[in-house]
Amino acid sequence: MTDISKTYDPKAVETKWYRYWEDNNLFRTETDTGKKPYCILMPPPNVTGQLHMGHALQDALQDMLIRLKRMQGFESLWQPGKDHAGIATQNVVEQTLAKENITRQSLGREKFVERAWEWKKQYGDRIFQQKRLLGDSADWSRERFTLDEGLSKAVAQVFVHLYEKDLIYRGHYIVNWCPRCRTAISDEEVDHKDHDHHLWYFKYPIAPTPPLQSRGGIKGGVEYVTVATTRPETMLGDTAVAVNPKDERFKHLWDRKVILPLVEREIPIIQDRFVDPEFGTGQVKVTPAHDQNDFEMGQRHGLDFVIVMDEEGVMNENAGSEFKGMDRFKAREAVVEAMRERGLLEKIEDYKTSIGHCQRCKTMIEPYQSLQWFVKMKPLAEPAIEAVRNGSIKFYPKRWEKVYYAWMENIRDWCISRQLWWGHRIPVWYCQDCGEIIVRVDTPDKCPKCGSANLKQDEDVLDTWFSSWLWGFSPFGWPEQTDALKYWYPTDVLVTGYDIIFFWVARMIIAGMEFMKDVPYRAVYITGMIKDELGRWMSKSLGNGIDPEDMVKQYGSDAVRFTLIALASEGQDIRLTPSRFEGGRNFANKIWNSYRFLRSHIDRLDEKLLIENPFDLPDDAPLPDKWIVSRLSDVTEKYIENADKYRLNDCMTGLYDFLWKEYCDWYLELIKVRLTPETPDDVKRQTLSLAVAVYEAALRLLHPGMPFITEQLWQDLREFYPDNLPPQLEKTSQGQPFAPSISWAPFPKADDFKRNECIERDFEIFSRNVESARMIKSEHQIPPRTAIEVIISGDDELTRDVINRNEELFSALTCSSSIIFSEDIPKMAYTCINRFCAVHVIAKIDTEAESQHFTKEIEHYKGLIKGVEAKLANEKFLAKAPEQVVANERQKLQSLRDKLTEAEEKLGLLS
RNA sequence: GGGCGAUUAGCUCAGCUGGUCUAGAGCGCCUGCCUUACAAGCAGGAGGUCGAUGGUUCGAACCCAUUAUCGCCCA
Repeated sequence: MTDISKTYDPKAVETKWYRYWEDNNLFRTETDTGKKPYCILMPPPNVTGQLHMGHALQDALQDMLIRLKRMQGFESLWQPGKDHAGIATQNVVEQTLAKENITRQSLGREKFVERAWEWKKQYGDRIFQQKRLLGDSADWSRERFTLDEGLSKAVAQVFVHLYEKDLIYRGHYIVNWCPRCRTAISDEEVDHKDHDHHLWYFKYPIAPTPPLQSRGGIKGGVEYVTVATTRPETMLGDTAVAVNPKDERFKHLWDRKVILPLVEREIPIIQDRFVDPEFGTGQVKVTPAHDQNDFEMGQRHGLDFVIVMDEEGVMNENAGSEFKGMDRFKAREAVVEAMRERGLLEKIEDYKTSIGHCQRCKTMIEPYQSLQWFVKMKPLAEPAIEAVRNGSIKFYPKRWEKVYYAWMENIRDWCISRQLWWGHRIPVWYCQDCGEIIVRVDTPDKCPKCGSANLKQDEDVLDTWFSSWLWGFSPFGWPEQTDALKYWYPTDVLVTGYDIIFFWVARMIIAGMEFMKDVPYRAVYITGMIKDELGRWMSKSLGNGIDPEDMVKQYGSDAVRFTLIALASEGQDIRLTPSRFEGGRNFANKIWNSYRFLRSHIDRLDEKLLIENPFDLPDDAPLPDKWIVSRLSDVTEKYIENADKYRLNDCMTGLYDFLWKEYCDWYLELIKVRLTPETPDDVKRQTLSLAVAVYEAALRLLHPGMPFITEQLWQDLREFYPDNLPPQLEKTSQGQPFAPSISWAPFPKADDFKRNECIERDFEIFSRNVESARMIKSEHQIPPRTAIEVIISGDDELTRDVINRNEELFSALTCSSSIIFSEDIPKMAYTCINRFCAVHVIAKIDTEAESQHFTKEIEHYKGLIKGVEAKLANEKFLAKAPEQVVANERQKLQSLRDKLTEAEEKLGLLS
C-alpha cells in the first residue's frame, strides 16, 4: 500500500482480492483433508434470476458462517447451484421467441428445449457473477444445475422409487390450473387474496315430473330452486344441485330433478351432508369438474364431470354454442346476462371471498379437473415431523417449528406434473400397443409386456421443486455413494427465508429422511425478508426494489454486507432504504483510517519490524494496553457465542462497538501520548506492536463479515512481520494450498488474549472521570484546548489510585494542567458528579477570546432578529402566509431574543 | 376462523435466562471543535411513564391474563 487514501475506496480492492482468492483456489474444498466438514447448501437461485436484496442478505449471512468455519479449521464448503425454474425460464424463452414472432408450438418441443439451453448458457451465470461481487466464498468448482445429467438421474431415480413404493400415482383430480401458464400448479403456488366479490342467485326450474308435491316456490306454474354462486360461468358444467339431508326446508326436493338453464340439461337434486345450509339459499349448484368440493361430491354421488373450459380458460363446446370461444370472465358476464334475460337471475349480493391467484403471474386460478401425477405425502411426512420433534433439526428462531408442524401435519398430496417443456420429463412410458405403463430411470426400448417398440413418453415435466427437494444430497452425486456424499451429508445449516419453508425446507427434510434416512441439515436459520421503508415487499411492479449491485457500487461490498448482517436480528423483517448502507460505509472508512494512523506511525520508525509477542504484557504495562487486550478477549468470546446461536447481528455490532468506541475512541487516543516525537523508538515500537496486534486480531474477527477490506489491510500489515506473515498464520497454514490470505488465518479464540475484569473496572473509573471533566468543559463553553484545573472529591481509595497512576493520560484527554484530590472546593468551580466521585473544574477563562466569541454571537443573533422582524413587519406576509408559518416566525423571534439576552449577559459578566 | 410476529427516543431498530436497565445503538436534531488517522470525523447534549389494563414477584420493557392497533401465514 504505497499510497493510503484519506477515504476507503472499495472498488479497486474488491475486484483485486476476489480474483486472488479464486486464482489461488482458496474456496476449493476436498474430502480427504482430515479436517471436520462444515457445509452450507446455497439455496439455488433461478437461472432466470437477478440478484436481489434477499440474496444479498442471505448470502452475507451464509458467507459469514462459511468463512468463520473455514478460519476455525473446518473444511468449509458452501455448495452452490442453480435451479432450472420451469415456468419462469419457459416464460422468458417464450418472450424471446415472441420477439422473433415464433411460438413455442410452432417451434416444436425439441427445438424449444434447445433454445432454452442456449438461453441458459448465455444468461444463466449472471446471478453467480453478481454473487462474486458480494464476496461469496462458495466452492464454484462444485456448482450444480438441477437439470444436469447427474441431478436428472437423481430425479428419475426418486420418481421410480416412489412409484414402486406406491407413493406416486396418476389420476383425474381437481388441480390448481393457471390458464396463463397453461399448467397445473401445486397448492403452495397459489396465493389466496380476499376480494370484494358478488354472489349471484340463479333460479333453476324444477323438472315437471314427477308431479308437484309441494306448493313452495311456485311461480307462474313453474317451481324453482335457487342456487348462489361466485362463479356463474361454471353453471354450464353443473351436473347436480345439492342440499343438506338434515335441512328440513328442502325435503320436498329429494328425488327431484332440475333443468339446467342455458344448457337445458336435466340434472338431479342430491343430498350431501357437506352442503352448508347457511351458504346462499342452502341449495347449491354442483360443478364436479371445476370445484374441489363439488368434485368430491361428484365422486360420492357418481355424477357426471363436465369440463366447460379449455386449458387457457376459454369456454369449450361443452359450454354450448352461445358461449363457446368466450374467455371465462367474458362468459361470466354473458351467462349472467342470459340468465337475466330469461328471468332466472334472482338477485346479486355483495360478497367477500378469497380467490386463488397464480403466485408467479397473478392470474386467477381455475380449479380444473385434469389428469395429473401426485405424490402421497402423508407417509413421507411422518419421519420428517419426528426429525424436528426429536431435535435432530433445530429451527432458528424456534417459532418456525410450529409453522412447520402445522403444514406437515395437514399435508396434502403434491401435484408434481407440469404441462411444460422445460424440466425433467416424467420417466413414464406408455405402450401404444398394449397400454402397459413403464416407469423407469433409463429410456426403455421396448415394452416389457408385449415387446412392442411403440412407446410414448409422458408429455409432462416435473415440478421444479421435485428436483430442488433433493438438494440436500443430489449435489454430492447421489444416488452414487460418493466420498462427497459420505463426507458432507448431513450438512450443517440451511439459511433461507420463511417464504419457502413449505416449498423447499419441509420437502427437503422429507426427501432426506426418505432417501438418506437422515436429516439434510442440523439447523435451519430462517431469515426475515427485506421490505421497503414502508414495510412493503419489494417488487418490480411497485418499483420499490433496491438493487444490491447498485448498492455495492455505491457503498462497497463490505458496507452492504455489514449493514445487512447488522440489521438482521432474529429473523425480523428488515425495512431497508439505500441510506442505511452509509453506516456500513462509514464503518469501513473508520477501519481504514485507523489503519492509516497505525501505518503512518510505523513508517516513522527507523526499524519497521514489530515485536512478535506483544500480548505477553508485563505486570506494569500501561492501563490502556491491558484494557484493550481484555476487551479484545471479551469481544472475541461474545462473537463466538453469538455465532453459535446464529445471532450474527450481535457479532457485527459487537465488533463495531469494539473497534470504533473502544479501540479508536479510547485506546488509540490514549496511546498517542506515547507516540510523540519525544518518545524513544523502542517505546513506540512496543506500543505500536500491541496496537497492530490487536488490530490484526480484530481484522480476523471482522473478516467473515467484511472480507475485502480486511484482506486488503491484513495483506498490507504483513510487511511489519518477519517473513511477511503475522505470527499466527504460520502455525496453522500447514498442508493448505499456500497463498497467504486472511481467509485462511486462524479465527481468534477468547483465551488468545488475557481477560482482566479488574483492569476493565479500573478503566471505567478512569474513563468516567475523563468524561465528567469533558462534560463540564463542553457545558460551560470552555474550548477543548483550554487548560483546566481538576479537583476530585468524594473519591475512594481505588478511584484515587487509578487516577493517580494514570494522571498523564487523564491530563492528555481532558487538557488539564493539574489534578488534585481535595474536599475543599472553591466556589468558582464547576461540578459533575459521577458514579465514583465528584469532578470539579476550574478553568482559566481567556476573557479576550470569550469576549470576542460573545460579541460575534451577539452580532449573529442581531442579524437574524432583524430579518425575522422585517418579515413580521411586512403586512403582506401577515395577511397571506398560513397562520402556522406566522406563528413559527413569532416563536423564532422570541427564542432568538432570549438567546441574545443570554449572550449579552455573559458578555457583561466578563468585563 | 386458527396460528405467528410487531408495538421501546423524531425515524429505523437492539435489548438473549426477570436483577449494573438509573432502558441502549444508528440516523436525525442541538452545542462546540477543520485537535497532522478519519468532517464518512472528534468532544458534549437534548429526547422514552417500553401500546393499554390487571396480575405474579423483593424486583417486570422482559413472565401470565385481558385488550387495542398494524402486519404476515394457514384455512
